[in-house]
Amino acid sequence: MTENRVSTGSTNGAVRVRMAPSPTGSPHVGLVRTALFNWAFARHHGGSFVFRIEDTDKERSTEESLTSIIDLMRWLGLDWDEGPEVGGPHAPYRQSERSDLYADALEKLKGSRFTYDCYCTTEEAAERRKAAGSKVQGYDGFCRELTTDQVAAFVADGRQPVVRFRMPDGSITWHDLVRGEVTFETEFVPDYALCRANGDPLYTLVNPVDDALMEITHVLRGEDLLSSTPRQIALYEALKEVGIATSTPAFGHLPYVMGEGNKKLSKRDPEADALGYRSQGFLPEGLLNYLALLGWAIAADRDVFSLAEMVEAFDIADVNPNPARFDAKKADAINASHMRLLPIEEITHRVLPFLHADGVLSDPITESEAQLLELAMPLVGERINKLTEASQMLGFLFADHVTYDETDVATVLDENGRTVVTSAREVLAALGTWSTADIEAALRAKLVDELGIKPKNAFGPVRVAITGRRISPPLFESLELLGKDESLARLDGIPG
RNA sequence: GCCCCCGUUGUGUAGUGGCCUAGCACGCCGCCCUCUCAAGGCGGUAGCGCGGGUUCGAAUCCCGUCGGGGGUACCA
Repeated sequence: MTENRVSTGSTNGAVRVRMAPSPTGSPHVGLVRTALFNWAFARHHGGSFVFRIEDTDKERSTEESLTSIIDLMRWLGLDWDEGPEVGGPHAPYRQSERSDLYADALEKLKGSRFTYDCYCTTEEAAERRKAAGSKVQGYDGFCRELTTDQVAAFVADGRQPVVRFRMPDGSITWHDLVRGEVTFETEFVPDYALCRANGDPLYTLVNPVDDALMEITHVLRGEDLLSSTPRQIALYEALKEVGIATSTPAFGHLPYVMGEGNKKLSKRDPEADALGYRSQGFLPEGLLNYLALLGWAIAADRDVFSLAEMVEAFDIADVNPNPARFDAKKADAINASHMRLLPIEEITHRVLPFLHADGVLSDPITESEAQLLELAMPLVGERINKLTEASQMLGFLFADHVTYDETDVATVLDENGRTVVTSAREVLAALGTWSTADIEAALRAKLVDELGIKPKNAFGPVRVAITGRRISPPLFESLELLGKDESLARLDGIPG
């Protein structure tokens, strides 16, 4: 038995990695994580990040999906050096536009000793597999050594062959960038089809051919492709001989992102939809930071970092091979940390689209709204963990009418609460200067000191009357921003 | 069935033979601060799947075992 100890990955020359999504459906967080690690690897090594579209499946691929993936990547800030919208020396970057390249590769391979024509139908092959028992997996090599007579008979029968790759004997070992040495005995890696009987190339051919043509040096992908690696490595030997590849890339198989239980995060899981994070009000840097934590750590005692810091520190060899469970709470917490890292002007800037979408602000924003927003944001900046939370916090300041939370009104504005509001109204109406400090002093003197009400019970009813909710920005500041007239009007107009 | 991968508190990780009576973060629980909610501060909870070795010494090395996952297509 021979051993093919393949030395993969070019040791000199620039690093070239790629992401190769299939534009089917809404992008998955797993795609984002894979993209991130590839991107970070490329940037760390000063290499190139290639974006290729694997849209050979015409049935399932959609333009809409592709657009959403591109938008997502732009939002995340993961830029690519070659690919859609930017072009590059290996264009086109859509597999659907590269058919002639695959036809050429197939033709060259057909003429080599690495493949053979296989006339078996899928059913015949499956039947023999079943009859042979459990030891045999995949295709059994039936057509490996067909005589000319047998071939003639199949052809006379009207059969169209598929081109099948002939796996070499022995074993294939490679150094996986995240898992270390991995070995497969090729007796367990069956010969496989490179194209359909109608000539359409399959993923098995197209993916390695594109990687070869695009001179990809490191293939970092999901661990679901681990077991197809030996046959790709074998294919590379053939591609080199027929002049399509110059070297075999290095491989690294990233762990899965898991959902509840021990299952891969499926498309049905709400956490799986990458686009959801944007609409939920996540910061791209927060999402990326969290995703990076799934299998990688920047340091033993730190888990909040910037993309730039990740690029600086990223080493694929440090990636942990075991599958990671997605934890929405931790994702929220990491995002929240990034929110607090942003200056208030930046949070304001990012929150704007959400305030427009929720109808809190006019679009475009008016002069007076802008002024009020600038004064109000410092009150809410530290209180929100996602961009979407700003609307609820700020809504009462910009609206003509308060939107009351029914539950809060019912529990806080009871008889006692109404009495408190009336007292508050009195003392505020008499106030000379309308400032946070004066408002607080007046309210405390009357409600807490004079009437002996606990601060919590004194200010709660006023808060609900003013903001409509029990949860709001600080009360006294809010009153100042709202203005005396509007504040008094709200204290007068409590519901019920 | 067969092949391959994986196995540190509830979750993500640090740990590559002694610095580990296992560190950090999230979560959870409690306390402090406090006009609500956050934030912040302090404290607590809980882990090396199991069994054998090797060694003066093992989460770290070896063997076995169990558990989980993936693959086993003219899908990608």
